[in-house]
Amino acid sequence: MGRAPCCEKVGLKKGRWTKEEDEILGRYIKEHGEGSWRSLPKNAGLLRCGKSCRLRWINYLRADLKRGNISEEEEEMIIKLHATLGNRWSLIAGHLPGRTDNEIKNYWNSHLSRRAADFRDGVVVNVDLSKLPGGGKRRGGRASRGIMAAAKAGKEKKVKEKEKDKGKNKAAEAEQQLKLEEEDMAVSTPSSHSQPCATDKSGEEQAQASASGVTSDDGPEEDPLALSEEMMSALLGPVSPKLEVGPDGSGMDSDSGPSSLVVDSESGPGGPTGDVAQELGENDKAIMDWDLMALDISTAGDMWDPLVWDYADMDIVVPDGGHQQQQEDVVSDLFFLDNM
DNA sequence: AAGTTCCTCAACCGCAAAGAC
DNA sequence: CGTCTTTGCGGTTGAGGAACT
Repeated sequence: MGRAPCCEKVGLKKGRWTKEEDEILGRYIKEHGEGSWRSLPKNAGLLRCGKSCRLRWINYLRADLKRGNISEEEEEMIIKLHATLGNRWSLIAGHLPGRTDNEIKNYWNSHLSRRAADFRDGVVVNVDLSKLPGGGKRRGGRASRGIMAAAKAGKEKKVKEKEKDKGKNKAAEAEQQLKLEEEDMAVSTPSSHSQPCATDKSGEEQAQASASGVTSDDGPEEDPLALSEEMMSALLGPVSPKLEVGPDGSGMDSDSGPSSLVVDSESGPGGPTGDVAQELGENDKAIMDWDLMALDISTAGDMWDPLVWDYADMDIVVPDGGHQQQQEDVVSDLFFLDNM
């Protein structure tokens, strides 16, 4: 039978939008709101595909769009987010107010991808995104509307219950789900950190699957958006503690050269942003936000390659009044993981 | 000044998830 | 529960302009 085209293409205009078309579209959406893209062009009197209208609105006409060049801060943010999320432009765009996924994607392809080689180097915090909340989704597809709404209203738990009701979760999966609810991020440790997990699998597909959090196992899928928000909140929190750690894990000797923490998918959830933060407790999470400045973007040539944190460049902020114990706990946890 | 190459970015395309029926 | 429709996503294309020869 085949799939019906998104719109009747005969007689529809393609190519650049004219000012008049922009005005018509803008006026219509102002009156009727977004949505119903399929019927919109007909109702608005536009000879355009609904998809085209949607794209034009999202990428160009929306009022909250930021115009002008990408700032250095934004660029830095894109690099870091890309290192974490891969080519999930919509997620990246979600953390750059006023920027669209298309804009960021274009900017990356034209400006940053070529510089990606410059990011090479360094060792090695290898985070398996399949264990990160929100990492468990393949490319494409849209986020659940229900989840989007729930995320807005802070109703993630309800959504998960709904998923349970659908019978999606087997007992073990439900257990894992529960665990995930308790953890902001899940990072696991490999038996050896000389083998980055993301490259353990061979082939582009697998690398991509790994980077996007899709594993070969049919594990439960997490909500990509809401959980990624959690994840990125953890990564991009307001406070930026820095870890200062020696290579042998024995202390805080920043002069001892770079060290590494390698984490992969082979073992279960847990890790610096999950377990450690949890260990520290809610209040202490404030000082456990990862310093993305210390996230070494030298994640090798492939965007799907594992993340690298050079935590020799990080140091833990110990607030006045002393959180020495917390500092030590963090480092201790990091190296526990590192040496598992 | 003309021709060619390179770069940028708006727009298109196909796929897949989610929801509706 | 299966099928169809709608929507969102990421990859890709190509027009237009800038830079270079």
